[in-house]
Amino acid sequence: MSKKVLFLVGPTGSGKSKLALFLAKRLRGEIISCDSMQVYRGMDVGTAKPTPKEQRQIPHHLINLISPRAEYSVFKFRAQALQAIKTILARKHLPIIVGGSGLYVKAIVDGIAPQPGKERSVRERLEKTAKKKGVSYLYRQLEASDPESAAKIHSNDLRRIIRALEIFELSRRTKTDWKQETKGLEEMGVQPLMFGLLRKREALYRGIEARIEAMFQAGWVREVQRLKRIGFSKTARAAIGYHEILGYLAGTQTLEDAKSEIKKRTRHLAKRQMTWFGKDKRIHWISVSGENFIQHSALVIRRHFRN
RNA sequence: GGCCAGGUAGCUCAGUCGGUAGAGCAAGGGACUGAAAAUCCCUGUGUCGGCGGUUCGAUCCCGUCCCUGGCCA
Repeated sequence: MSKKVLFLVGPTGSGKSKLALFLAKRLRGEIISCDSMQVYRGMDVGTAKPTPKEQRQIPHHLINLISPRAEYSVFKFRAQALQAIKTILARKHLPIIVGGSGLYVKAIVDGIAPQPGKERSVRERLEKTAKKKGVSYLYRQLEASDPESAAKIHSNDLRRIIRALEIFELSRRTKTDWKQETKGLEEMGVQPLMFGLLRKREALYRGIEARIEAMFQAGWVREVQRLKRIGFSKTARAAIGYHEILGYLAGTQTLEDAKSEIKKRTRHLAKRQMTWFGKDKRIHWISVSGENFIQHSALVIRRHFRN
């Protein structure tokens, strides 16, 4: 019998964190955050990070790793997450991986190819070329060097085109080629048990809006003010809200506009998350409604656990 | 009360020199292997304010009424 690892996924505001805390207390678990933005120190309110009190109750991993000035990537995340899983298993505790960053979840479960990482100079050069000669010029290059990837990447998706070209240039091997070397959790003798929290669209959106209002009540603007002095890296900058609040602080946008922009982006995010997780056949879905969804979900999860 | 400008997709607005209409945003669906809370793709029938008139044909012209905003009283 292999070792088990629990996954809790779903869109923002579906109640993952609360449930995770509840389960961790009862299953001798430790929580691994699977969230691309909670890794930044100081970005607390806006990323709905577990509170210090919650962090004291149960060990939390993969949060507050780096300065918002630093860049991050899935690759780093996966390495650190695997390390955390090992540590927790060694303690005979249950790793509970909680989060809504689909790619990060996938990187843990299915692994990520050992292809070359990003190379600033290459990227910058390709970006310049795209500006000068157009995206289609790069796309044609990709069709020539890695037709298989080109077929999967849309001709307008500049980021993916550049990444695929970057991999080929750095290794002379194709992205598809690298992909074959991907190793997931199963190959490491660990069995992932995945659960997804599902809420009715309307209720989810209402909850999201309420949560954002609560974040402002909790001092989100003050947090951004503080962080402003430190600065944001390219990857940290992408977090919802920080950019908008910075705009408000600079006087280019009203607070109301910032809020509605944040709500909108969060709704979009939730939708994309549902699309991402929705196609993963391994996930057992638990519908979340009413007040005591936690007890209900915990019951469902425990039942699966025994088999 | 008078004059002017408007009333077109959930919102902001284009447009049709008369042949029943389109963008952005929203919304919905989808893709996703080192920026992923990112990036990208697909989906647009709506009494073109109401009623009359002119016309083979009106959302577009004319009349009238209603509504909104501005200016003048």
